[in-house]
Amino acid sequence: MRKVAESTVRRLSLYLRFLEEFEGQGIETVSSGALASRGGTTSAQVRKDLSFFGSFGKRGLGYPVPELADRLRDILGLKRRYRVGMIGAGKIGKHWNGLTVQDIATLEKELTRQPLDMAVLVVPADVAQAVADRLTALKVKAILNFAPVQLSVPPDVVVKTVNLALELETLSYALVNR
Amino acid sequence: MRKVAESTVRRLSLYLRFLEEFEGQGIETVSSGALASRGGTTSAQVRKDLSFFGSFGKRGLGYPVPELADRLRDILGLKRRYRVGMIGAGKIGKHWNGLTVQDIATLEKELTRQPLDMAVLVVPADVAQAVADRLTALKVKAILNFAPVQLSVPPDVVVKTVNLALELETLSYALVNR
DNA sequence: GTTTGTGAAACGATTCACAGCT
DNA sequence: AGCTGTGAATCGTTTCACAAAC
Repeated sequence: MRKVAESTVRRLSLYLRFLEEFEGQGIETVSSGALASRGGTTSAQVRKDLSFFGSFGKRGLGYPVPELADRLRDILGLKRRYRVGMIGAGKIGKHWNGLTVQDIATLEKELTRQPLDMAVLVVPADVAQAVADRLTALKVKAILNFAPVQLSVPPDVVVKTVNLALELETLSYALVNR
Repeated sequence: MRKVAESTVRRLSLYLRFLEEFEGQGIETVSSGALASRGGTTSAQVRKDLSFFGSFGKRGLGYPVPELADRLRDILGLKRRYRVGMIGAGKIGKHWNGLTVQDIATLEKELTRQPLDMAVLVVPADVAQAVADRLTALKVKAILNFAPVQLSVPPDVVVKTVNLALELETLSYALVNR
């Protein structure tokens, strides 16, 4: 498949959210314009985004809501289940949603028993790389990183960093620059 | 000032982080190349980013670390202090960093007594818009929104939305598309 | 010799505009 | 008549490349 821009993938995820809402309301078809207004973009953008993956709509009519939602789930890889673990949040022993927070010392034991596909990393910056190394050694293939550092990982591992300080600083910039 | 791209502002924030590290190590000058390698970008990108705001470097030498850091703090609006509140996280009455979590019912009372410049919104999606309305009525000028909804706010208020489900879905996409 | 600052070139993403279906 | 799908045009961002400064 031709390379699809990250911004396109992010919008697909938004479209899916809206389609699921429409699905819940029993709406059967939706136009690119309706999807666009819901997501703060344009109808041309919606059509272009979808056209990267095929043509799902009917001219004169729009897109069939359940089918398009299903295709988007497929494209985004949401048909399969992921084993996701969160590392670094909570106090050891605390219970949460039927899960118990384990000591990081048991990481290798736990992940060997029950491997993870993805990890959400919420550890302090100074240990983030070390923990990431342990995770990738344990075959974790995706990391959502909240530590304010650039992680270096093997090429087959995908990392997305969310840096809260940075987000606040862009707000600060926006405030001082009208 | 000419319009500066959001991506540029985000990188400035990263550069500042690195400069502060260099500052701590007593390093006095840094080249665009050194800043670039630290932040996963290119030297030309660093120079272009900085050139939007002036020329801070010395040819043949690089950039003076403390001066550039100071200028970046200035550009990003970090010389002033912001009153920042977090709405929706924690259990009422809990103490955290010397603060006590208050009932949302007291929002108007608290923010009238002690106004906020920014709010971090961590409330469920279905009440996010209503809380945002209350915040903007209370003169909050920037919102970092973690609810998976597009907030609509007055034109003088700046909103940045961080959508964790969406970030996980882009990881999912990356995993299934090698 | 090294490194900045910056126009120009290349690249990438968005918007336009319209032919083609329904 | 309405709306999609898509090349072409536009717009914005990144990279190149080099003259100027040290």
